[in-house]
Amino acid sequence: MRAKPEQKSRTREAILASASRLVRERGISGARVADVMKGAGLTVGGFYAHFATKEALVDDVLRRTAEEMRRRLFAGLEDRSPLERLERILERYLSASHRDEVAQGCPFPAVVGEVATGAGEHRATLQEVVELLASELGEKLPDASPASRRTNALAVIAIMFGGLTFARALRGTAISDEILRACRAFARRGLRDGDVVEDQAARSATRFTY
Amino acid sequence: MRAKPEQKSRTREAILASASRLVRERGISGARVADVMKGAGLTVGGFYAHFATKEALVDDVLRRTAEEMRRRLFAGLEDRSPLERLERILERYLSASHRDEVAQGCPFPAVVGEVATGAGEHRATLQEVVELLASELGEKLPDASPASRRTNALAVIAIMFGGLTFARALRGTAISDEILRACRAFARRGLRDGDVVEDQAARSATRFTY
DNA sequence: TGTACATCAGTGAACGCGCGTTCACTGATGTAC
DNA sequence: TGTACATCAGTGAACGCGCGTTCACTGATGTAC
Repeated sequence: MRAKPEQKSRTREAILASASRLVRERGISGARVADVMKGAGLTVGGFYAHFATKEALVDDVLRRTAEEMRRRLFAGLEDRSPLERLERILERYLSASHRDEVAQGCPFPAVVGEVATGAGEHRATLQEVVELLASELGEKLPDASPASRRTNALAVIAIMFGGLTFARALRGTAISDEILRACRAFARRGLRDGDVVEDQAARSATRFTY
Repeated sequence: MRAKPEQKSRTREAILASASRLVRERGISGARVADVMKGAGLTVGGFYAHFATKEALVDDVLRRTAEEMRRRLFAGLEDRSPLERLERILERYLSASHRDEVAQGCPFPAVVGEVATGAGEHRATLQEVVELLASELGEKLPDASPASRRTNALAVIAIMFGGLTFARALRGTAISDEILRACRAFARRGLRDGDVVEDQAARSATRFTY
């Protein structure tokens, strides 16, 4: 059956939506091509009419889910003060609902570890979406200088990701809620107190060792 | 060939050492049983004389590598002030050498994401080692109250893990070093400024949504 | 001390299963006349 | 307008491969007499 052009792009959308759900729920290797297609109401073989490889699909999923996250995270914060904006972002990202609604949330917890241990397949795409998030988040921060905003944005991304990933890994245990709360409080405090002071390693270019 | 008892325990050690390396380098699913045995100078079939399943091996690896990390992270800090101790720990964990020497480093970047997306296989063991790390790290913090020390310890664990995992996933790119530096500075500042103030979500039990 | 037998750590092939990808085929839609 | 042919999205079985685990076997060591 040869479908109409607009039907084909609708099918592609359905595959991407199904994959976006599964990648976030089960990780890259856990999101099987056959399951992705089943989730879109199709069978395996048809996949390759829409994507060259699973790798290409995952790159698209990463860009799309990261953009969706940015939109949700930053929605409706226009007329707030920088500090209020930051508090809302932390509350949203480090919320119990975000921990529990995995399929619609941030893709990083399911993806960053696999990129770190993998052969570098999605590194470029991950870098791309991290840069976008860092610059959009940086714009919302209260710091004076752009350099300080970028530095703080990167640190806030790290603590948000770290807190959510641990909270998800330990879901169902008491410590899971504790971690979310601790990260919210810590990040909020860190940003309230003004610009970053670079540490000794940054100042002197000393290389510390583990 | 039936080996002497002490030979058997030496073989078990070799398997664990090989697995500890591979799990940290390639993640849980990336550490194949055949490769683990090869790394110990053995062949696949012999594995089951030492471990019931791969899952049991990974649980042992988690406990062992987490303990090794605690020892390295806290070594030689006895006669330092709490603030100095914390700075050393951050410098060690969030160092370029720790990012690059994956096989001897923290197991979390390779493991926490897989536990989060998995069916809960290693959740209990992960919780166990996180609790141990949180309580040992908490003892080293400058805060006045035990509750505040625990809260800060959990947040510091999250930012260290988040920063290192991103730095590893993005290794080779400029942003990787930036992330390590940003997390060091942010965490150091957050702890210098005294006890945590619980945020509104904690005070009022309001549930924020993503 | 020497001999026969039992034990069991380790070998390597095979099993069962699941994965990403390929491929011959189908049939609805588009195009040419 | 109607008819014949071409296209190609989607099907579902098959391919090739890699994984965790099993199993018959080996041979060095331990035990019994």
